[in-house]
Amino acid sequence: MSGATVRCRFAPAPSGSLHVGNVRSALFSWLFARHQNGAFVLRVEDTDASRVTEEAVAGVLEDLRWLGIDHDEGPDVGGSHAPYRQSQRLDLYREHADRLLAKGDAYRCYCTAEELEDRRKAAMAAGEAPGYDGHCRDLTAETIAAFDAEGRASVVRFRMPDHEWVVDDVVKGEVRFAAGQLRDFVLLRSDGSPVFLLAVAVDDMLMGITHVVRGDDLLASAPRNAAVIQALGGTQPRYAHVPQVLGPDRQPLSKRHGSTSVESFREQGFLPEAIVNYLALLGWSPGDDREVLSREELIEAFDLERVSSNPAAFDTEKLTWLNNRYIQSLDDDDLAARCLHFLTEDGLMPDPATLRSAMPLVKERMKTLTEAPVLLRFLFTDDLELNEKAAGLVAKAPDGYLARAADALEGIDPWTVDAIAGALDALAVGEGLSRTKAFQPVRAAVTGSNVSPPLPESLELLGRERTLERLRQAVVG
RNA sequence: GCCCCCAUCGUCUAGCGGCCUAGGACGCCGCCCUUUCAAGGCGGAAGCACGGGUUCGAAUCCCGUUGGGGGCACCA
Repeated sequence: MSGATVRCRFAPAPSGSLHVGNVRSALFSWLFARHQNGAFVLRVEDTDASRVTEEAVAGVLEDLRWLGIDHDEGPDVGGSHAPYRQSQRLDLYREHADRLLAKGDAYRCYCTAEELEDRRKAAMAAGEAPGYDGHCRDLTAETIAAFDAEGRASVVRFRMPDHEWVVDDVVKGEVRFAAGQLRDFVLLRSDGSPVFLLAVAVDDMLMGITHVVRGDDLLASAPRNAAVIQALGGTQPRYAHVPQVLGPDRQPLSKRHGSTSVESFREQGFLPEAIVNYLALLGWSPGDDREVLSREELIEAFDLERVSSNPAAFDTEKLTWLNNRYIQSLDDDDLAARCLHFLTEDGLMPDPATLRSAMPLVKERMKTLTEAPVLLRFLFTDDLELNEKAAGLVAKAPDGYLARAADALEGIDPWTVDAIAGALDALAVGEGLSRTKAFQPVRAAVTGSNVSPPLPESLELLGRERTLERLRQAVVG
């Protein structure tokens, strides 16, 4: 890459927590910027100020921070093109609309909502396109004066040049929009507030954005953005429209697919590393067979040209698989720190040393962090309730078996995994039981569950006293 | 209605005219390992939407059909 530095942006409408489809767009934009050693700008699209709360903005910032998608410029860190919130740039939009008006690239439209609606319906009925018909494009000075005199409200409309537009999209290729296909659109509403099409064009131009990476639902607005920038004498960015992320039903991902927000995945115990890796693979591949790629490897390998142009369905199963892979790869301290939140959430107060020692036992068994409390509960509370299968195992154990197990374990001197395993094996042989038959009742009585980490290791961590107590308690109970 | 985008196993994808009897991954099935559950190892089933061209040769190029999605707002 030579010449101008690449500048990419992510411009979310603050919604509390981002949904994974938006994150995927942000990720591609960010990966491209980082790969090119360019800048990544965060811009908040909050022109619809009524719906936007500070919390929603904070939520977006937090999601990105958690995912590790960092920005060089933005509302929280400032930058040379501040401000980064559209609600603070309203004067800029009006100013540029005025310039367009003055140059004749925009005009005042006095059509009322009812008039527009009527003509739209008429056009539809006549089998024509329903867009704006250019009614006010060339009003005479007299008509304008008359409208103004009667105090009629007006919007500012962009005069879309009447020729074919070609968007040379990085992922879609050359997309052509025939002359007449793109109608004159509103820049400023009658109350003077800017419409998205104007704000985005002005911001991308003023902020020196070189590559606009966004969802392909915005493909048709690219020529409009480009036309405004051209009329304003600015440099057009390169566009890259990435396909929508679909739900399992092949419909674009939306609220009705349930929990699709970053926040909810976080609460479900997914790691940011796994989410980033998974999303990167959704619609892009490095071109070889690699599936597990670190952040650095993604940046190194990423290329917008390789982004697939067909929409991809979100598959939680594969995300889950990746999540387990990442859990396995974390070191014990790191993993313990991440599990802590889920344990305390569950009312447990783990001892740090024990928690850390338990990590090797559970890391390949956890698909998500929410499984930490179910796997480790027996270590951090004595208030155990046997689950149904465990109760059955205890009940079906031979007469006096658990008591004999307690006796066998009682005399072990160094209370170590090997010694415990040896004692349990000897017990099994003495009872004439298979290991499975011999271990399961003990597991059930001690962990409260028919499923647990390996038994000797679990008992070692639990300690002799608590182990014996549970075995004897189970006999009585 | 008009315009645009898209089309390889169930899912994510590799493939950019011959290397393809279509490769990998998740999931699924079987076997192995095994104290439960996982993890791991090995093996298996499973796909080029359809129809025309172009070409010596097509998953790859062109056209059409079908199917899906998006747009045509004083929403973003």
